[in-house]
Amino acid sequence: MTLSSAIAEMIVNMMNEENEIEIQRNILAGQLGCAPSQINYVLSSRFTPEHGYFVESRRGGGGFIKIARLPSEDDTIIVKIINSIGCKAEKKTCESYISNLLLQKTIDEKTASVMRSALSDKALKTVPFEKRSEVRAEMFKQMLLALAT
Amino acid sequence: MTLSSAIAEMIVNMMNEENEIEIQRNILAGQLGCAPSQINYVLSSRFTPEHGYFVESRRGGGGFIKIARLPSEDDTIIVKIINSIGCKAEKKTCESYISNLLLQKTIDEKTASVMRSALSDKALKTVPFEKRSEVRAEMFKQMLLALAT
DNA sequence: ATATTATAAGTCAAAGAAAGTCAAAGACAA
DNA sequence: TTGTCTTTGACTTTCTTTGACTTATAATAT
Repeated sequence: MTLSSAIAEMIVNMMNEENEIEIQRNILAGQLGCAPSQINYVLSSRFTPEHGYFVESRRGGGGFIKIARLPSEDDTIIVKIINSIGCKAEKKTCESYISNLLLQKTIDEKTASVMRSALSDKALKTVPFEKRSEVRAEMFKQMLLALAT
Repeated sequence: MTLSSAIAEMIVNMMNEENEIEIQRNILAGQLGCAPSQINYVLSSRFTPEHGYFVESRRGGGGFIKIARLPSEDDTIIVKIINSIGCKAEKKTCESYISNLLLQKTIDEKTASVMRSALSDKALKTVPFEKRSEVRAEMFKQMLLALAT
């Protein structure tokens, strides 16, 4: 359990009922005894739009960081993801989308884990490293398409 | 008794009751006084899908290696299928396994269609034709593992 | 109004932590 | 001798953590 995942968990808990919270970076960092920039790291690695979150902030006196869960646009979300995937997709990107779909309950755990496995480096081990993200993109789109229909 | 088989035995013992454990590569290697990469060797030679194991890992701070044993030994139909897949698998072969699993209700329609999509020629269009059955074999095994876990 | 100061967040690069890869060397059986 | 299995270590990649420095905003003083 790393600091980062603890922070992420804490944030998710704070958003338990609300789907929008406001935090103060320095205060949170103080409570956790970590560097303030750690908060930025967590936000940029785990609360991206791909993960289904929207982050806003303001500096200076009375500054804050606002974290909002993006509303689930139910049916069309899969189509939107498909459209946003180009001809390449990194594993991390796919993973973000998948966790978002899980969050929105558009897919279930089992489907998520089948998709993750198909996209994993193990599955693609016979594909040259530089080619994998192309293969992932196509595979991911096809799997999503299957879910959309 | 080689180092490798001692390590393998140790891991199996650790999984005595649990059927999923998490280890730290460097720590285990330290306890055994061997090179960390030795652990990888053991895992890749004795804890393969064919042996009924599913291995996942993460690098970096807080990294780990997770080893999961598939339930009920090699009786499960899934392990049997994994074993019967070599290093290549034609689309037709995969398809017949999938429809079998569907028949037995080991998987549902949705899962089947996600798997079919991942294995389809569309998904693999960027992979040279001669290479596709290798990729399919690995992917199929990994997806099956995910289902069994 | 404007300038100054205090407050708070952002950026980025470097260091640290942990696992992965691969080729070369060793051991050993056929 | 040859081929397979094992062992190692150097190098790579990925993820995390920190701190020094920068930028933006609000509050206050002039």
